[in-house]
Amino acid sequence: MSISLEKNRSTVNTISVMIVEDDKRTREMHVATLNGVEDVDCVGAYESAEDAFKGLAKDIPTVLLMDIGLPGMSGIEAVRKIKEEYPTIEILMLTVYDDDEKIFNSICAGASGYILKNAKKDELIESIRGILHGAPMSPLIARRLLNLIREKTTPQEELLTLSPRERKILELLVEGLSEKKIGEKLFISPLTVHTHIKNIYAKLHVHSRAAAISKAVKNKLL
Amino acid sequence: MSISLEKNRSTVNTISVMIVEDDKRTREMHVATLNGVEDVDCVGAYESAEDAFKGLAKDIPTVLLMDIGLPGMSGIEAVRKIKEEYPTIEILMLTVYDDDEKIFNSICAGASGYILKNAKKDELIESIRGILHGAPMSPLIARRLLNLIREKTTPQEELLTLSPRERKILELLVEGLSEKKIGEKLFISPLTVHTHIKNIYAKLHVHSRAAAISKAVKNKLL
DNA sequence: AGAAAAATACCCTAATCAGGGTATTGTATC
DNA sequence: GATACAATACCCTGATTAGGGTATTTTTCT
Repeated sequence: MSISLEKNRSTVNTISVMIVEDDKRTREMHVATLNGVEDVDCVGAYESAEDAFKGLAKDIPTVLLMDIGLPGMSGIEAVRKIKEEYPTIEILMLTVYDDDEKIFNSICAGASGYILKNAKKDELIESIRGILHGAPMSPLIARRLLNLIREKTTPQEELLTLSPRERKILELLVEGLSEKKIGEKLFISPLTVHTHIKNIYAKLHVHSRAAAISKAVKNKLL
Repeated sequence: MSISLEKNRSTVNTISVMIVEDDKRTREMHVATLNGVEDVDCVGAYESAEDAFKGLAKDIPTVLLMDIGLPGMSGIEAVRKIKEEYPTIEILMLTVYDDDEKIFNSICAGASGYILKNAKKDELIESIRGILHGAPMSPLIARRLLNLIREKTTPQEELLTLSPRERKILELLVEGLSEKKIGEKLFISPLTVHTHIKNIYAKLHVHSRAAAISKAVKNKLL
């Protein structure tokens, strides 16, 4: 009976975890932490994304702990590839730096959660359990993510100094129209369009259509 | 002694809350809930954003509960204006619908958190306390937000058909570099760059740099 | 080893753009 | 009624781009 119970624990209710982390000490510490928990099973510990791919061919874990700053293929790149091939794996990013930009990019790449490397044992285990129950990040990180989204979607000053006509023309530039087409669309001379565009460049401090468009799209998104 | 303790509670540690919600029943229910908690003080309950602005001229609450679907000025619009004038107020959005797009837009407008209208009493109180301690949303909503970000930033099919070199060149186009500059940067002939760009246009089904850039930026942001 | 994909390089021409001007008209705002 | 700004229109020139080719080398995958 006790055997069947034991078997149950390790096959049915066990969370299998794989870790990818280049720093040996950190890696081994986490492996020890994981194996110290009854219903968690560490099925692999690798020092690079490349090695992890080999490991994934054998074992597909429930949760993958991924260092964000790996040598060779970066953790973010790795997430993208792993999620493509094994979309069901929940990926939890590990990092020493709490770099907002990296949090954001990891999430875009497909990471489900995020935890600081210096997290305590309990926090690590709780994050792993949390990710499986829809709680993908610590409250603090959630707050930072909100701020980041807000920044990324707030138009900048520069765009606000444009006159209504200039904004309209910039909008059409973004759609990919030529000066001639814009003139036709707005019933004005292409030469006038040209003048407006020159003024737009001056206000946005750019010297090419390309730069103007990417600035416009990046700064108001949506 | 007990008096000074009481005073402490209601002036130093009290969380002042204002609510803006057009549905009378819901509004009064929440007011009752709030006033049922010792260290929470409801300083105003309004049925429209316009009324709330008048209220804000008198009392500035710590936390503002804002219905997302108000008649007149929408909750999202209201958040934008309120945050502009009173940036320290923490705003918690209330809604019956769990509309991903609205969550996202509220956050962009400046909301710090989000709670469903049918939340239980305890959940409401916990969300209010949570927002003040950096926990801006329920785990479930955090998860949905992640998915939403991912969707919004996932490149489309077309961008994925580009070769690595083509992607790199597109990236430099987005930065506003000319063909010549790109050639210099990548140590290849500008003629080669030209060839790559032609291939990029073909794959993206566009016929101008402008269209390519706006497609690139819109489809992967960043 | 051989096929396929990617990256490289070049030629050509018409079209478009960038940036430097100047100038007129209407509409606010003070 | 003066000043400021937005919108309109034009001239000019050199630089850049778009789109049509062809062709070789390198990488990658089988």
